[in-house]
Amino acid sequence: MSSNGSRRRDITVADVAKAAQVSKAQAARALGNYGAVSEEVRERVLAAAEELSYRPNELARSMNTGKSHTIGVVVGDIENPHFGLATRGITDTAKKSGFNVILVNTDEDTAAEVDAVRVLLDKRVDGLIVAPASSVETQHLQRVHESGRPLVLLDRNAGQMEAETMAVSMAAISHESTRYLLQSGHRRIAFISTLRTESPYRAGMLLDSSQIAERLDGMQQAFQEQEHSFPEDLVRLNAGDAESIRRITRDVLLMPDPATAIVASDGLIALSIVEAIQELGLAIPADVSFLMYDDFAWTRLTTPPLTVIAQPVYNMGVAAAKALIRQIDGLPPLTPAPKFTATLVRRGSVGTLRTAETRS
Amino acid sequence: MSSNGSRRRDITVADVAKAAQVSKAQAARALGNYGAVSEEVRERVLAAAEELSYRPNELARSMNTGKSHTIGVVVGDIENPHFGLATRGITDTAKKSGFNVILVNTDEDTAAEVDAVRVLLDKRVDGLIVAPASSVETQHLQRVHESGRPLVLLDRNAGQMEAETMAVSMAAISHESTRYLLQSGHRRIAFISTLRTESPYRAGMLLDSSQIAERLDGMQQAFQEQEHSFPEDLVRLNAGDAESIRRITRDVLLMPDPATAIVASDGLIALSIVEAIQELGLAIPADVSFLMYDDFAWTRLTTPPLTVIAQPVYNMGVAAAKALIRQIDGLPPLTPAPKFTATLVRRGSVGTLRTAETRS
DNA sequence: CTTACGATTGAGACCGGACTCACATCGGGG
DNA sequence: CCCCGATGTGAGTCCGGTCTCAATCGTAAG
Repeated sequence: MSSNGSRRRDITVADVAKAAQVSKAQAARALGNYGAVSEEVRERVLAAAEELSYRPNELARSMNTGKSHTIGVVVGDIENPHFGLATRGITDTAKKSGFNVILVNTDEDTAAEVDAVRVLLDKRVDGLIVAPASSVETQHLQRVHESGRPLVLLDRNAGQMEAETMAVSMAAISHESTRYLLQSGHRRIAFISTLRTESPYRAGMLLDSSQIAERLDGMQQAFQEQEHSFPEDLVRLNAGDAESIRRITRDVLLMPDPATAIVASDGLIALSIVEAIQELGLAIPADVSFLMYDDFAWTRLTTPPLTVIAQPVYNMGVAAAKALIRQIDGLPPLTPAPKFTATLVRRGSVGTLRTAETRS
Repeated sequence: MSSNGSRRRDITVADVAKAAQVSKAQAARALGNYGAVSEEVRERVLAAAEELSYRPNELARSMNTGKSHTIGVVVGDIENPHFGLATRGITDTAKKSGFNVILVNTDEDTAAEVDAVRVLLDKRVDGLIVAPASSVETQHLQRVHESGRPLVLLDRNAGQMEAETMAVSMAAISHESTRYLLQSGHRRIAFISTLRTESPYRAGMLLDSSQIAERLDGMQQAFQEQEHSFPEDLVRLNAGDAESIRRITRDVLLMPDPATAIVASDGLIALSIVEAIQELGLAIPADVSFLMYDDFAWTRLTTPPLTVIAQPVYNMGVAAAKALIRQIDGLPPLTPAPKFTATLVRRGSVGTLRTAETRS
């Protein structure tokens, strides 16, 4: 009945107006639900629209309202469940307020991020949520923020930018968990991360990631408080693919004065590390203790279940979206700003080290 | 220097034209790289654009080119790594061809899916990739396809639609893995899925999901070939949240004639099932055998490592995006259509059942 | 019976680009 | 020296909506 007219062009207000025998302006008013329209005309227009199965062109609408009802989300890697969950929080919240989400993956590459931000701006998104690949190269984000376009940072902060940021403070939890490891007798604690740097880690070097920097600060502080020297040589960055992670793991476990505990920087890297440990025939926690960031469901299934640092990732996504939408609506930021804290979930992968050198 | 003029309105071609002292048309030609423009004018315009830091309004551009360089992706749940990976495949591929991705989550709800498709169409996406929540209620997708808008189905097919579909054929792998379980002595094989149905499972009922239907067909066929009767009572659908999954797991394992093997329909559900098994104090595979769909990295870390059915999810995402882009470019579909096959990865979670009733 | 004011309505401008068309301009061939 | 096609250029239209503005209509007040 009504599904004819599948010619070429889409149906426009003008078509509906003609069918309803009113002016384009009246039809637009009736359809867009603004201005004054008599009941009779409204009904006639709506009926015609229905008959022609008219659908408004949101692009055209955005053109002169200036609002696209779309927000851009830029993350390093959606494949990582950490971001998967955060993205879920964002999309759920955005949808509730009538916003759509354009998702861009940067592979943690700043150049890609710069590009992504530009493209999204060109598409006139109403605002941006970015998990910055770098906490140092942030001029592009700075520009966005200064231009007044709504922007919320997620998961990591960027240099000295005053943009709203939804991230957990890593220093405290890192400090807490390191102290826990120290109290369990560990001194040789390795920290393995995918963070790309130009040179191997040395104390005090400027790190691209505020997250990692905070974590290392927290570790160092804990070591210092307990008057132990921080094992700089066990901080391993640039852990890329699974193979390089395995190599690094073997390295820190087989070196002369090996690590007795390993901290994995995220859930993805953790998989390869645990696998490498198993391949070496070592037992957790008897031979090596293990601690990881991110509390994924599978960490409860291993034997023993893994001790993790849980982060409220979904909630951060929700908060980021909410904050962004407030900005878009011209509302002031929520005060006080929401705080997110990570918690140490002690399961079974951290063991007590009796003497300094237990393993033969 | 150049970053002044952060007033209100964005810079447009008209502004650039004025600055370069040429007509709007010439400026547009120089910037859009079309038509004939003298070298001198081109340089003048480009310089002015740079100076004003002009950025084209993609919305306006889309308006009269009809192309938005954006594709819509509709999935049930991005939080599920299965879709996370597929999405990654899609975005990676889309980006290479200059397309952006608008991602919508439906929570496997058809109404939400209908809505998502409508919204994306209103936004004039160039094409759609949909993982249909239902293989039965597909009129909305049918309409999209008939309207000629590029559409590719992912992961599941939808009724009798002739739209291009990138999915693994489930019947074969289900048949193969069921035969494997049967050969290992299992007769009481449970199949647990989140698929929502109005009534409990009974043989031959019409299922909303082609995927699940195929899997059950494969199982039944295997049972039939070996002349064993298919344990209908162990097909459990409507497994919703973690708690209900646990309940179902306990149920099939504690009933009078309990299941000796459980097949989990996806990686998310698998987590809760394994957890429930562990809570019951049962060992895999000594007490219960376990098999799951989706080969996630963590399945290698459990003790024992889990036997899984691996699906080429990333590649399906890539293929879906490629196929969609071909459609958008007006090219015919690749022939032969890419085939995706799942493989049974035998690790350690399926054991041999000596006698019919080993457990006391 | 005239006037005023609010509700309706249509014409047309406008958003920011792409693109059509008519009008130069210029150089080479006849 | 004139004609013709190729190249440059500007004016103006169009895409599909929103929105301003002036005109029209109805009717209650004076």
